[in-house]
Amino acid sequence: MNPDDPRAQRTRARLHAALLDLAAERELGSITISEVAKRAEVNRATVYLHYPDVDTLAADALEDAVAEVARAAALCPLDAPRDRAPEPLTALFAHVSAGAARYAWLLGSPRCTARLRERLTGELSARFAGGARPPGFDDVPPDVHAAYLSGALVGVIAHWVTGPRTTPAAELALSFWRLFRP
Amino acid sequence: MNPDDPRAQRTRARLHAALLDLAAERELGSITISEVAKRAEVNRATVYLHYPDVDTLAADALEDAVAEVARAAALCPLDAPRDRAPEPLTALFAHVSAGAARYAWLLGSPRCTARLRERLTGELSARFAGGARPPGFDDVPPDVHAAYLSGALVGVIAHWVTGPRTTPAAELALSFWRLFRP
DNA sequence: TCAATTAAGCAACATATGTCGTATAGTCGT
DNA sequence: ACGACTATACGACATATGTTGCTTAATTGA
Repeated sequence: MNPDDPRAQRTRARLHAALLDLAAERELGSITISEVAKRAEVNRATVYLHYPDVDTLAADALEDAVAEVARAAALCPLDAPRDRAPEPLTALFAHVSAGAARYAWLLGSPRCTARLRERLTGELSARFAGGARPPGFDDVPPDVHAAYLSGALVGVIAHWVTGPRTTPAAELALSFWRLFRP
Repeated sequence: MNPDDPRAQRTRARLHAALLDLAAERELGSITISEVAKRAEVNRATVYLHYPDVDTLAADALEDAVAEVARAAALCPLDAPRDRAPEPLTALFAHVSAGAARYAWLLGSPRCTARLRERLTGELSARFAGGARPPGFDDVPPDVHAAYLSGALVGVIAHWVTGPRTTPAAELALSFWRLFRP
């Protein structure tokens, strides 16, 4: 299967649209491959040529959202003062907060959060390997550091979106930043 | 369904044993409810009286392992020196490392890691609310702090067990501790 | 000990899953 | 424009899922 084939790209695009469409209506766990295939007007067997299961499809459909989070995280200046969260981080939490209605289920789905965490770890690893690291941790391997922070970020977001969500996004961003910058 | 009924307890115990048995042979994702039911010598329909899906069953079957991790994490003295990880933390990573063959798949399964993270967050929240908190973060809500650290721990462990696992457990524990105690 | 309660067994169902082989039709290089 | 290639459609299959109604048997309380 050549993923660059225009036919394959079209099919994937239709599957993404169908899944996001369905996810906006019901919870992710109840969405079946058959349904997605039907709504996308794609043969069910064809779906398996692209994705092994719904969650992988969902993760791919959300690639944009995931990339957005990863990008925002990677953009944060590491030397911002402790009592003032950098703008990209605040924007990230605001983004999640605002888009919660649309894809809060992303963070509620274990598989999607796992995927997000992996993405973040990769992104931060690359950034850390490039030399841009929080100071004072030169005695820790970059990938462990990246895994640590990715886990922490995803953990805080997941805890927040699955909870009552009383804390305002900006406040949560500040708390996270304070934990990040002791 | 009364979970305290001795018949129910027996059934659950058999399901747990069967699942752990199967998980030791193959990866979790490929294990079906039908199989578990057959090996446990329990009617398939009965399984649904106890668990909605395999992952929930797995999470319950692993309650002991999860509790062990949560307990170890909660036991760590928070004032240990930065260049020497506390014994419970080292033991925890060694435990995971040693038991990897048996239930490394726990950390490879998104749903199980999510469950583990939730457990840890709860455990740490309770502990932090009780006053025992890492110093210097009084301006951060305890539950956010707990979510942050739980995510970080699970993130590092998941990154480690799903990777080549070259770093020795003790070294990883030290790295984690250094990140924890700046 | 006996009767009420209820977990588990059992059979059957509609639907979903994953995987075939084959046919159709869209894509690309010449 | 034509032929090789291949993604998709289609139908069919064995199996898995989730649920239901009914029966059997274990537990509990009087």
